[in-house]
Amino acid sequence: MAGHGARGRSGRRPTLEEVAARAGVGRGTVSRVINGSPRVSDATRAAVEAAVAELGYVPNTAARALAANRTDAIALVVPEPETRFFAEPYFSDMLRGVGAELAETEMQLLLIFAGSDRERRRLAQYLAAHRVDGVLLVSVHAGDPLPDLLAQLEIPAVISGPRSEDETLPSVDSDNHGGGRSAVEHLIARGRTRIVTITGRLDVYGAQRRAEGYRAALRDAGREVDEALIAPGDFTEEGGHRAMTHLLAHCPDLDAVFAESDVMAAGARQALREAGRRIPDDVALVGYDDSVIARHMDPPLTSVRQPIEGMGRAMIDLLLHEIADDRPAASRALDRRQVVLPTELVVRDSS
Amino acid sequence: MAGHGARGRSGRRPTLEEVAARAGVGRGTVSRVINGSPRVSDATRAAVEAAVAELGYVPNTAARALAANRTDAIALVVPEPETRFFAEPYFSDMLRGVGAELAETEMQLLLIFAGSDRERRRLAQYLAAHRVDGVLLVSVHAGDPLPDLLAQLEIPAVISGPRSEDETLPSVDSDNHGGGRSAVEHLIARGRTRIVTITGRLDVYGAQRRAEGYRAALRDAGREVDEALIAPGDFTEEGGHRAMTHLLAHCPDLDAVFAESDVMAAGARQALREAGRRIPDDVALVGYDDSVIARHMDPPLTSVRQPIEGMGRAMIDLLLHEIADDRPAASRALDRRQVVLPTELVVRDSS
DNA sequence: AGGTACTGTGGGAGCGCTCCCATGGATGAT
DNA sequence: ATCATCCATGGGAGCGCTCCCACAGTACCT
Repeated sequence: MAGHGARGRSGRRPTLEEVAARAGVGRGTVSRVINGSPRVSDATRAAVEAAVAELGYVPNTAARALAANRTDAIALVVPEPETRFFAEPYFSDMLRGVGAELAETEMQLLLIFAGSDRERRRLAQYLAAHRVDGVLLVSVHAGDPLPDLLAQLEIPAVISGPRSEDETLPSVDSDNHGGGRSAVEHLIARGRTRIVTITGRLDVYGAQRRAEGYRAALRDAGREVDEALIAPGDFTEEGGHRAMTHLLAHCPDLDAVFAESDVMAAGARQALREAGRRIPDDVALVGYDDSVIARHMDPPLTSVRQPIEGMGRAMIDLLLHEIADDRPAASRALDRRQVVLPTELVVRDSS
Repeated sequence: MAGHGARGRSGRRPTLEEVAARAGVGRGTVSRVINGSPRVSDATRAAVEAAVAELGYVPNTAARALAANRTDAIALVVPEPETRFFAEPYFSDMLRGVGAELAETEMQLLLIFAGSDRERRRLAQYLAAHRVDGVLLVSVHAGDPLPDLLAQLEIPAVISGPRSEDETLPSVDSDNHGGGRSAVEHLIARGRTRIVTITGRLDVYGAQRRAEGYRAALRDAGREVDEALIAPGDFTEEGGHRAMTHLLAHCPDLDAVFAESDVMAAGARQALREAGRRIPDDVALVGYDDSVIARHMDPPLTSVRQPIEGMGRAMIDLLLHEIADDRPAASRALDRRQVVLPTELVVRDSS
């Protein structure tokens, strides 16, 4: 596989210059062939390719990076401790999409965790050294200084889940609004009349959008939106339990719950059990994320699925464009690239 | 944090040369300071450090890599599909150890999956380009050509789990022999008399060692080793079930089972259940790996734990030495570095 | 006083590539 | 036949660093 021709134990790797000599052409021409420039005659190209094969030539990445001022590497930055990274299937799905899309290219993917302060300092140093051509940002919390740092260093970046309506970074997101709407439309179609919702942390933009989707679905069905039926959660199981308990107290005749994350749905389910409500007979329950717990819940939970792998692919797509785009950053900011991917409602027994 | 002094929107990063000019010294001196050479006077060092801070200087990695012929990066190569990587806590633990040990250094860790043929070709290309200073190999199967490729390219590497008694690569392993022995000694201490074992795939060196540990423990207790009590498994749940069924048929009076992996223990447990044997009353059961399933089994499984995080640390240790060691590979091969870490028996209700 | 040894320092050379300008031959228009 | 154009091609310059040799200065011996 590797180790053609004369090389092997020599230890020295052939250089462009040597390939050029062997092929009887100049250095520039070999470079053009290696980089797939069209400005090379077929005969010359063939000769160079033969020389490359004979010598087992492999370009020196460091030299290329130095001369061309690019690294051919991009980083997937995860501002979470590694533990969460492994625990949540979200990241693994995302990684699969990113990896698949990147396989087409010569780009190398780096996985960087920035959960602790120490790791974040390291990351800052790393970015300052421009060791990557671009950055993929996942699960960034509001107020995180990372996006600004990237902008200041003028490093192309794409964020998953815009931080607000007017996110300045190119972003990829699933259709939270549509997802929330589809959950509620489903409940309406099932004949439910008193539909409540448990929202996520409203400083997360996506959570707001889900809640707005809830409202939109009700309005479109000609129903009135009762703000008392909307309880804020915080994406945790306890939060879901608390919100559900609150809702049951203030609105005992509810017959459907849209929990805006599966984890909160698990908390809500517990609270409903404690209140003696049966699922789905007395109360229908719909979650969001279609995570593992959705499938394993009793009864299995209807949930809104996001196309996470597709989001990963889309992020790479955007980022590669961003990197290729060598216009000054100022004008680039004009065409805000925001990709929104559709969600899918996965109906199970809970509704 | 980043973006001191004049830099920021300029786009151009300061170079060594500029730092030198600013500090009123030569290029070489700045390089010495940056690289922590002791051959610099305190006054000069201070001046250079000030200039570095003022200019916000960050070394250019590509230039350094080119000039010094090193990359300051090492790769953790996982010859498995990503799915398994995320599924098995083994990798996550390993990664934690590796990351912790590496945090002390300037080294950058790359995670490379080589599950598919395509990925393997990519990896070969990657290694041929010498894009890393060293490689960490985990869960390598017998017959894998990767170790040879690394040897041929003269890339320092460390393997977790030697492939045989005379592994040529530096390796880190847990004490499989001692682990197997401790499991059986425990069963003996508990008063069990007819102890059987289900081995792993015997083409895996570690599996052989565990089985030998079983034999050693029996011999040391003055008991005779009956080869009929040893059934080969294959590390799968079905294999464990099959082996257990076989053992029950041929040795109905067995009162203890040492399954050489937790997964096989799960299979064995099922077979014991089907045969109406109670655990631990009729039959004691011990597994190996102390994986998640051990804790969650009914009854919770006694199991042999390997210090995986520690193994990760040890691998980095070995590898960094290997990299620092610039003696020719031939003489280096003489001092085979093999680290073996002790295991720990975690006793639960199954024994 | 001269010699030796060491220490801190400056700067040339060179790592292997890309970028770009210059060159020369082929092609087509006049 | 003449000139402008258009390739394909060669090779100089330079990317930012490390390595190493040379040199001045100081210290300590004869």
